[in-house]
Formats: sequence, structure tokens, C-alpha cells
Amino acid sequence: MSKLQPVRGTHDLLPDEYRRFSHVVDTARDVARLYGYREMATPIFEFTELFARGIGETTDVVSKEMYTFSDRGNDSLTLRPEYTAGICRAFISNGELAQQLPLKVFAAGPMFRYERPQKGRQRQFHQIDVEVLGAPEPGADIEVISIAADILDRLGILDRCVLKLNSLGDPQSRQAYRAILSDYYLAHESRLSEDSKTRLQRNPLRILDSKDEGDKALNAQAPSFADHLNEASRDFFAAVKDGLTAAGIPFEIDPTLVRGLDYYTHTAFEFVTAHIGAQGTVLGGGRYDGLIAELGGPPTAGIGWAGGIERLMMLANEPMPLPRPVVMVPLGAAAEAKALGIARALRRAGIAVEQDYRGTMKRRMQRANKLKARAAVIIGDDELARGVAQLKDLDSGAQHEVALDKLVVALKG
RNA sequence: GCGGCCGUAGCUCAGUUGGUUAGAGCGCCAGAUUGUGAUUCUGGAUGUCGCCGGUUCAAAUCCGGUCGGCCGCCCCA
Repeated sequence: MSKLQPVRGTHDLLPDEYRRFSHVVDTARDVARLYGYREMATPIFEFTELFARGIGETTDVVSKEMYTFSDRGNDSLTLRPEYTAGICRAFISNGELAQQLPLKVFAAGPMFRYERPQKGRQRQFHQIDVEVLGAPEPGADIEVISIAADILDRLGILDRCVLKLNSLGDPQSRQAYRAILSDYYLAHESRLSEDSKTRLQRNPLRILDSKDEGDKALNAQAPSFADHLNEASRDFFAAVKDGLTAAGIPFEIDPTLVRGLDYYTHTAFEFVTAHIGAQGTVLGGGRYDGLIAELGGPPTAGIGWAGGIERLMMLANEPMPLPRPVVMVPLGAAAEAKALGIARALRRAGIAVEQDYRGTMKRRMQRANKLKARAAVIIGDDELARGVAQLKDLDSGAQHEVALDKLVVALKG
């Protein structure tokens, strides 16, 4: 490492890029606010146990992607790989949150997963996150998906995304189906791909969305989940689909949509796009009614999603351009001192003002141009003596004299 | 973790079958007389050719390793 470089899979967000980052977060936050969701944050690391238990020991995230370390007290800690487990933990840790259900939250922050970086995948990445706790009704599913669609719309990318929807059923349906599916693949194990043989041990549902041709042939004959949902699960799924239709949100049913975290039940969904490479999921989530009880809390339903900020940035419109500043161009020490007071008065009137710390007039005018300033306030000895400034419009080049105490008015218009 | 491609100035790239002081555009800096930018003109600086090692009289160019990036698999945001 001859050059100082950031850790693999991490990146600096330089100012231009950070603006686009903020634009995504600000947009999401504002939409969530319109739905009555309140923002909160949890620590970026937790006891390893939380993720291991919550997400599932056999999942890829837990078994091979966690950033886990021991602290000086020999506790095993892990940088969070996703937000849901932490929010559920916070719900359990802070009893007052259960006093007023449903709890609707918005959150955003960095996540960490030890993976091979590629387009749309980094080791430190950032997510926006929406969760509803304590609402077992399908209305909550519809609402969180609606928020997602609105955010994508405001970012100008909804028309390049497709909403994929599936039901994983309630735990009873899921267990039953899992057993049936497992038996089916076991009977044909020799024909499965190597990857799928592993999946059979870990999560047979995953075989359903294998890209291997041999697996696909087997999948065509496999028992379908839709046929094995119990009545309650079918009704729930129907209510979600009807609600989305009523809300005017188009979707596609995707029976192969399974998702990698163990805690999902009922609704699973993803907004996917073909425009950002192989990692096409831009936002995904589902219902996790058993998670909070599993973690030791009071049985509480949950549903939510997470969206990848970097992936959204790849698609999103440019944020609005920044307001153009006014630049102070004082000539000489006395004018420079005077300009400080004027600049402050202008800023207190809400006008963006930049003043260099040094430089000739030419230098300052060049800087003004690079800053895309709209105007320059030029104050030399002569102007200073007369209590005026030369106000130059940098687009037209026109310049005229303005009394110092009239500058705010002149620049406000 | 696996497979493929790639790595030359701040940025985008050129660099012939290995052969002397490695180039362009953009950007940057400085000038074109007195207190005026963006245009124009003139001049200038910049690279351990990702890093380490090997082959060779000679390597940016060939070989190996390593680090990093990209693309795909796995999986996911």
C-alpha cells in the first residue's frame, strides 16, 4: 500500500457526491414525514448475538458477511449489516415505545457487510429504512410500500423500477410448504446444481430462484407456494394486493421472490431495476411478525423495508442547484474590515455570501466566477469614503453604484 | 469465497513488433501596464507508467505475485 487508500469496499463521499447522497435521504425523510413516520437512530454496532439470532444463523449475512470483533471487555460485537434487528432491539430495550402502537419509524445510516465489492455493492453502504411495529394488518404492508413508491417517484426513478411481490405465508404455511418442497428436491437431489444442494440444507425456498438451467427445469415441476398457503395467508396476501391496486401502485407477482433473511413472513417485496448492473434490487423488505418475540420481546408484528442509498443515487435525478452566492470584493485592509460587517448583515438577511481571505481584485473576481456567484460587491477606498459599493451583476457584466445600507434590498430582489 | 477484464499527470485517455529526456485534451498556475471574472492569446508546472520481484544489454510495454477497480457467480441494499 504505497498510496494511502481507504479500506476495500469503503468510499469517501466528496462534496458533489454527498449532495446527491443527501438528496436521496432528504427526499425519503420528507416523504416518510408526510406519512407520519418519525425518525430515529440506533447504534451502528450491537452485540453479535442480536444479529445471529434475529437474522438467522444459516443466512449468508450472518454466516459469512458480518464484521464481528471483540471489544476490550471481551464482548462480541458486530457492525450492523441491516437496520431491522437494531430497531427491534431498541423497541424491546425501550418499553415506552410499546405504549403507543403502531410505532412508525424512519431511519438512515451506514451498514456493513464483508462482501466482494462490485457495482452497487460496497462493504460500507448506506440505507434508508422504514418500519412499522405493532400492526398485524395488511394496511401496514400497503402503507410502507406506498411510501417506497412515493420516494422513488419523487426521486424520478419510479418508472425505471418494478415492484415484485410475493407471499411467504404465515409460519404454519411456510413450515408446511418448506417440508413439502424439501421432500421434492430431496427426491431429485442428484439433479440439483452444487449451489442448490447447499441451499437444500440451508433454505430450500432459495432453490426456487436459482439461475441454473437444470434447477430451473426441476423448479417448473416443483410444488408451488401459492397452492400451499393456508386460508389466513391467502386472505392476507389478497388484501395486500387489493390495497396496492386501490392505491394505484402496480406490481408483479414473483413466486421466486424469497429474500435472504430468515425472519420474513407473509409479504415479501422488492423494487428492482435493470439500470444499475447485476445488483438490481434498489429497495426491499417484508413482514417479520415473529422477530420481536424471537428476540425476547413481547409478541409484536413488524413490517418494513430498506433501500440502498448508493443504488438509489445511481438512478436518481440531480438535486436542485444550490443558490448562487454573492461575493465580496474589498480592496485594501480598511475595505476588507468593512466588508466583514456587510457580509454578515447580508447573510443575516438570508443571502449566501462568500468572502476570500486574501487575493487581488483579479483573483477574487476569478474565484467569484468559479463559485458561479451571481454578483460581486466591490468596495475600494473611494467607495469606502463615500459609503457605497459597486454592485456588479456577473451574468450581464453590468455594474452600478449602491449605498452600503441599501445592499440588502438591492440583492434581495 | 470463485471466474473474467483492467490499473499511464487532478480528470479523460494516447503511447507503434520491449530501444534514448513518456505525450494530448481538459483542469491548474503565471502573464497580456493603472481597481474588474467567465471569452481570446502567450508561457509554465505536474507523473517513483498502482506496488514488489523476475526475464533482458534495455521494460509503461513480457512473466509472476500483490493491492485496488470493474464485470459476472453466490447473495443482497
